[in-house]
Amino acid sequence: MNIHDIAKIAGVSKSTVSRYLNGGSISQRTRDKIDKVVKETGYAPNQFAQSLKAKRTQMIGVIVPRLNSFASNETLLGIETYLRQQHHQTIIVNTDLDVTLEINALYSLAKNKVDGILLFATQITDEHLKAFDTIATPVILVGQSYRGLHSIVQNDYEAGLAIGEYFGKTSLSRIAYLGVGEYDKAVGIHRKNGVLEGLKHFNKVADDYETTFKLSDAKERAKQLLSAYDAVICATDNIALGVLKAAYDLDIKVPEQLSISGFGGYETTSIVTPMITTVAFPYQRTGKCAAASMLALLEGKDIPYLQRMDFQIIEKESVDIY
Amino acid sequence: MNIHDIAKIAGVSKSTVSRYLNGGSISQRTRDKIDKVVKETGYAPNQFAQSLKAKRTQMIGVIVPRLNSFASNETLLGIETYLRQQHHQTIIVNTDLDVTLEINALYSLAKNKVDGILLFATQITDEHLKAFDTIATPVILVGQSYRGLHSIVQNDYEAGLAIGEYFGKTSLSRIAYLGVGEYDKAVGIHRKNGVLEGLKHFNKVADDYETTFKLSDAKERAKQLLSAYDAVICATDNIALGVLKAAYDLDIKVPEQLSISGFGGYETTSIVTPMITTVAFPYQRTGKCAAASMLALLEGKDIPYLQRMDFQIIEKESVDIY
DNA sequence: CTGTTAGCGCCTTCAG
DNA sequence: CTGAAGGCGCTAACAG
Repeated sequence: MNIHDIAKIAGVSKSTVSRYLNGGSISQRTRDKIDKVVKETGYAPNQFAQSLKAKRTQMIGVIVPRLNSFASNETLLGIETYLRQQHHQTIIVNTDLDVTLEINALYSLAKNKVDGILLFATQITDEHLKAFDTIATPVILVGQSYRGLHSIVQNDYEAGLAIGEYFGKTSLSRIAYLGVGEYDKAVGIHRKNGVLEGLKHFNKVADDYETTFKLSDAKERAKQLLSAYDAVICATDNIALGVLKAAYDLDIKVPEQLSISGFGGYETTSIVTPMITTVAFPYQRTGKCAAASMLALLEGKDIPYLQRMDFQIIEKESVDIY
Repeated sequence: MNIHDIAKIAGVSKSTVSRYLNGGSISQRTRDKIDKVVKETGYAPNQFAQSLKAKRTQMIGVIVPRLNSFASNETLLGIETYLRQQHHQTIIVNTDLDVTLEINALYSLAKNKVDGILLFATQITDEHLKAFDTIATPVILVGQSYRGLHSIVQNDYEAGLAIGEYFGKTSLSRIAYLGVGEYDKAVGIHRKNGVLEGLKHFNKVADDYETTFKLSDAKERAKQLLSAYDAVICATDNIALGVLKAAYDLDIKVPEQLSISGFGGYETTSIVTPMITTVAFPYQRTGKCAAASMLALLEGKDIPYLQRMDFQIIEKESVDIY
């Protein structure tokens, strides 16, 4: 069942049907005729034939480093929801934190002629830049920023600052910061700098330790140093949960003997008892914003190169996000 | 840069290049020539032009009811990983638990000419059956089974049985089962029946209550009935977490005064303290199995109509999944 | 407002 | 083994 068949049945020409499909000017009578035939046959135009001409596929590619992280999934939810409403398809590619796969995904999505690519970046290498250059597909970075590329990021520095000041105001003085490597600019640098600066406003300092994004790594790292502190500020909620488990294993009471905080606003931090203070990032809205920015870009509109989302401190015991 | 350009540069005809691309018989010399040009230009054939003829798109559609559930995400991870390895793209459509959107998604993916559809079903209505019939695209059900349709499910009944017997063996006697509606056959019926049967083997019974999949609903429901029981078997881990929070609010000690169990093997249940006994379903493997079954189906291979995954009981405090 | 006519980029007979 | 020619389903001028 193709445009030709419909045209024949309706007694008009292919191009008239095409116009019908694409909102060209058509008399009410022929419109009704075609309408009827389309309804009866359940005809739907072949997307590939359409794409072949139109060069627009209504597909947006999304490259995510992992598919089992709260942040990714929530952001993805925001993206998919918005795109679906705007009649676009979401193609996802998971890279399992493998940079090579990430580069491949860029080329492969471009070859699939997606209209645009949303890249949940961790770091931007020369290979990335080369890929952006080679493929003619517009790319928007999510979660990291890079000069000259469209980026949507969490307000890591300000969020860090807020948490830093939050702890600054308390009477706690032996403070550790448990962060991640600086290869991740957003989390490893901006977030940390914010925290340290915030503490500084209250004439406090934190000892600076490093771990990975994995809960188990954080837990092991924490075990070595927990006894020396009465507060641990963690770079992510996941790390904070690792610290919490470590405290539990070492029989250190939270929050009586140790205060813990994270970043992210993961569901879990509100479930664990005691609750952990955290900064909630608006991941779903971030996703929506990214998707909307992409569609705007594709329509030739100007969008700012850097967009920062807002955030919110969730103090322990003060809210239940359900 | 299209097949014509390549042909011109290589000094051969379009059809020769086409054969080169599709493994037709070609002399070594011309193959080398074309090879060189393709490498130099970075030419990649237009997928849409290909699909227009070939009718195979190397794309698999996945319809999920939610994008913020551990089970969905893990299964999705399994699917995406496998498909990527097999050089297929994953298109996801989230339906937000809306049946109408689910039906739409079926038609829309078919129109997008995906090679196959993996449907995370909750219920199968007449509209579903009609859609399956109308679209010529193969569909595999994930998580629910339906007579005459290819399905991959968790072994809900046996898992329920195992948990039932697990509690049967204990000295606990005042037992509640907190489940979901029977519209969900897998969880609402099979899982429950298993539990009740397992308890029966030890001459025990459970009072049967109903809630939704939402943690907050479960929490509220639990508050009303917790005081009367010393064990609550929950249909999902999410529900179990709701019950745990309710117990916390009511100052009921877990596990001293109340035992709680769930189904799913969510990360969270191993983080909360005390840990909750749960049945771990192999979601990632389920996803991989679903994807592999689909590709097998598309190659014309025979696959069983019903495939059941295995499961594993995780007793509280006995493991740390990290 | 409508029909005719070229392609879009690729694949696939069919000759040579 | 290779080239020419037609067509996949649709869109976009260009005439009427």
